[in-house]
Amino acid sequence: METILPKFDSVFSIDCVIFGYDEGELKILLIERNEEPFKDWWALPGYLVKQDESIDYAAERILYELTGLKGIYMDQFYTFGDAQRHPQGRVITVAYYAMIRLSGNKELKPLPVTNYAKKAVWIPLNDLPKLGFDHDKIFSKGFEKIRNRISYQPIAFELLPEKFTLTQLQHLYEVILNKRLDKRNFRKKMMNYGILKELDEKQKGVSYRAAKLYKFDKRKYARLFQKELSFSK
Amino acid sequence: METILPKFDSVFSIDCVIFGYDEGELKILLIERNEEPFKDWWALPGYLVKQDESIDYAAERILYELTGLKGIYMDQFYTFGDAQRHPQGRVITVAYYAMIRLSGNKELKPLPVTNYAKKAVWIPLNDLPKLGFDHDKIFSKGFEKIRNRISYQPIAFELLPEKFTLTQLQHLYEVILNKRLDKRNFRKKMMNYGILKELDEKQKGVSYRAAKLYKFDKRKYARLFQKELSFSK
DNA sequence: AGATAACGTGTATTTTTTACACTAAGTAAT
DNA sequence: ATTACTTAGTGTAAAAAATACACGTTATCT
Repeated sequence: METILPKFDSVFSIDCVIFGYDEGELKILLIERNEEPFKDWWALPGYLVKQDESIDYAAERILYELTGLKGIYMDQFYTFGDAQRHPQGRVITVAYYAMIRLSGNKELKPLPVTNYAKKAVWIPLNDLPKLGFDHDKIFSKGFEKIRNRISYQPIAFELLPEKFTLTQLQHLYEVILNKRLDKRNFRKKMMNYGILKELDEKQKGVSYRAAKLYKFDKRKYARLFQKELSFSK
Repeated sequence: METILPKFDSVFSIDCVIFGYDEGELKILLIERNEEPFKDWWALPGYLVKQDESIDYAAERILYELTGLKGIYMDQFYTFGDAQRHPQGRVITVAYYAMIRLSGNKELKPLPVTNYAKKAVWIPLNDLPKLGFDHDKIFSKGFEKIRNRISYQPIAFELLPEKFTLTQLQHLYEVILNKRLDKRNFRKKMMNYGILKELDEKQKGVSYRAAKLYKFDKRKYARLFQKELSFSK
């Protein structure tokens, strides 16, 4: 070996944009920082990558350490590398996102495992506070990506309980796409994909006519996974 | 400031997947390396990011230094961060891509400005050699992204001469999408977008009936830029 | 004059998307 | 029991987009 890598004071970090869907409401997982810079600020869960771990692995570890959430499958979506984005030095951050279902899942009570974060909390998108670093920008880009993705991959199903009504499914799409969809057209389209199994069961505990419950058909779902699902209205 | 960033021996790099379209043929810009590791191997143009430059800026600089190409607008598409991807240490690389037009453009004769590369060459996709590092993987991902993108953004126009025939335009789509398209349907669709200006001029120097030339209408083009263009067959 | 090679064009069919409104079923209150 | 309320569930017609498909035309070359 002739040349050797130069030693720069550069570090990589990971930031995670984790969307949670909670009975009709879209939330995001934030931490309250316990370290400078931006101590006491809200921020995306994120931390530095270690020397010897892949970034995919680091993403999982970091999310776990800051929020206690384990085994969340995340996708990388963009890398932020402005020279000045971190006040203490050069930090390039690779951003990941995921969407998960919150309702009825007690394991998703977030709790930091390190003391880099004081706490981790699900915050409704409407109440989004100002975030430290360039995390506002990272969040926006992540949201844009997820909105895009829901149109061609049926990620929506991961966000609903195992049994759900068509109206619940539609609301989820509406929240993410941020527009109203036509009920009849939505149902027609969904039923056409053939990935829904109608159950012999109805919604419980509602104070109006109960709707039929559906599951999705995992086999057919997988087959469709690469195909586009699109909604224009 | 309480905490200070740890000093890791970590470096960032940029790798560029530059597609060139040359009269019906798709090529990629490679360098022959003049440095260890992978000295004398073919590789994507790529190098280390400096301490104080944004990654977007670094991408431009690095492409210039290794190939002499200037002012190429590139998009970031993925970051590769396996711990072992560089034999000499931890290097995370951010990959960028661009597509450019080669024909009749003498400025695009690539020539390295540094001596990290022995030479830079446009290589037809069909003759792609084995590349150093994980560049085969980076190339594949870049190609996948560009194929995807041509379906919803009219990047194609940047790859043709100012005046072009509809058949040339169609061939370009066919090369990138790697499938045949129907001539009449293709034309109908393209004309429908209303971004083509028919010229009062014909192709020259062909040994068969000359086709009409078109320009594209930049105003309308820009307006359409966000909208989807899709081709199924 | 004839061969050749790509140009240029239209229609019918199918599929997909969109717009749109009322009755049915169950719950809650009286 | 009646009534009021709320969401469930359903179909059709029209428009737009996608697809399949074939042949006469025009220029060049020999």
